[in-house]
Amino acid sequence: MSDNWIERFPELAALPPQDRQYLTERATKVALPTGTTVFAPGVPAESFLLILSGTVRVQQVSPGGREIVLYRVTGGETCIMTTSCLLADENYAADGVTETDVEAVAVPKAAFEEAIAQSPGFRRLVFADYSRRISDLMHVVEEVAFERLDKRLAQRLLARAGDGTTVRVTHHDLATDLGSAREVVGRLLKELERRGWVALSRGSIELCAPEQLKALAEGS
Amino acid sequence: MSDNWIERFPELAALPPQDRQYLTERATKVALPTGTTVFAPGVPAESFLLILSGTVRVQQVSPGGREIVLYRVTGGETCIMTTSCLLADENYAADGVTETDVEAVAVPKAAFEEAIAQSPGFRRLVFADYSRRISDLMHVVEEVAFERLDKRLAQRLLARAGDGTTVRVTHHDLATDLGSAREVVGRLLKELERRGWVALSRGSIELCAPEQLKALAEGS
DNA sequence: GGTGGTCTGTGACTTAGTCACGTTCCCGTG
DNA sequence: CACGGGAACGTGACTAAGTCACAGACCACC
Repeated sequence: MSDNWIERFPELAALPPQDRQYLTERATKVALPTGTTVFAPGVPAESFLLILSGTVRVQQVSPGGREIVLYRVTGGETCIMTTSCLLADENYAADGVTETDVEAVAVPKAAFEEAIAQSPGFRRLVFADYSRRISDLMHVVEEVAFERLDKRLAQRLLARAGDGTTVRVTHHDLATDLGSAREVVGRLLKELERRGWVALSRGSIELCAPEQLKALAEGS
Repeated sequence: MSDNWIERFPELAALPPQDRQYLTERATKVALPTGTTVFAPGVPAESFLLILSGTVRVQQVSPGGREIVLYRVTGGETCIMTTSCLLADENYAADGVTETDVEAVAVPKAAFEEAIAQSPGFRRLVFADYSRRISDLMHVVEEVAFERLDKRLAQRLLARAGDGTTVRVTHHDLATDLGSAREVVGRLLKELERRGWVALSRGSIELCAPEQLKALAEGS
């Protein structure tokens, strides 16, 4: 397989040539269309996954049908859930779904363990991703337990807007981002619309007063 | 240092003699009295920590002063927070406090990195603990986001009681266990008392009807 | 021009968190 | 022994968030 993908991962690009070759010879590139389930509870992973482009949403689903996004994996990162399954035979109650078309590199279990054993750079990559996910999860706990929903909603709207000014998203999707319920998000959005800070239409939200939203998002 | 502590860690006990010796020569045993702060935000760790006995509570404190327990580290486990600081220079917004007197083994950073590089068993230990903490954190998210507080309270009461029937704990401590507020916990407890399932007194709670509590804790 | 599915709106209600107190109990010190 | 301060707990009034059971509204596709 071509080895240019390895440049996306600084820790791997810095490996000695024989380690790089070891990986590229055993890895296979995979293309996952939007909406693909990458992993799910009860389905043991059989490959280590490096994401090249696109994003994978990792979320938890409650018995009652409510959902919450735990974090997103994007280009240059690895998928801890599958990693843990490989390293510790741990089975998580979360599932991963591609939010966009995703290009990834799959490393078979045996090659993964060999790389872990042989390559300090590869280990650093894996440990760094573990740490990042723990950070992400702690942040989710903090938000869910302590922050007001209107503040978190403003944060999400701004994050999803990027540098643009309109967000294409449903109330339901925002609710799962926040771990809340659709009706609640709908009501909060309508309050924001009443204040003239957003304009609502089916499937998309226009940010009319980003500065006000920013103030709300950052306020104590 | 004496190396009998290593028996508490199956992955380490299984190491070849030279690896065991490498560790025991460089590790130092430390005794931490109840209430010691093991790590805190902004204080970089300089040693890898293996807990021999006792428990360390890892918790998050909100700006508004509310707290939530993320997980507890007990005998035979390692402290991921300090590990991450060593491996990834990550700084977390959590702090660790000993809940009991704690005996631990501290491995200096250099010896830790050497052990990671050399010993597959040591790596397994570290990875397994990472996975366990991710599991713990995901469980906290699930609970906080989706479960009713009375159910979670019943779970905590039963867990703290162990096989006994009285729990020595304040409403405030229960609230930080659950990431809730003291008044709320107090009200729920009084409702349980009204039903005759618990008896309340200052600083301790008597479980009068554990079966009922169990039903509440396990109910949908 | 129906028709089924997705998306959104609404009201009534319950649960949880906040705020500002007041009360009770314990324990050491004068 | 009184008493004073701190810790633990109680309370009421209020706000925020979640739940349930609907009812429209919009879209795409036959």
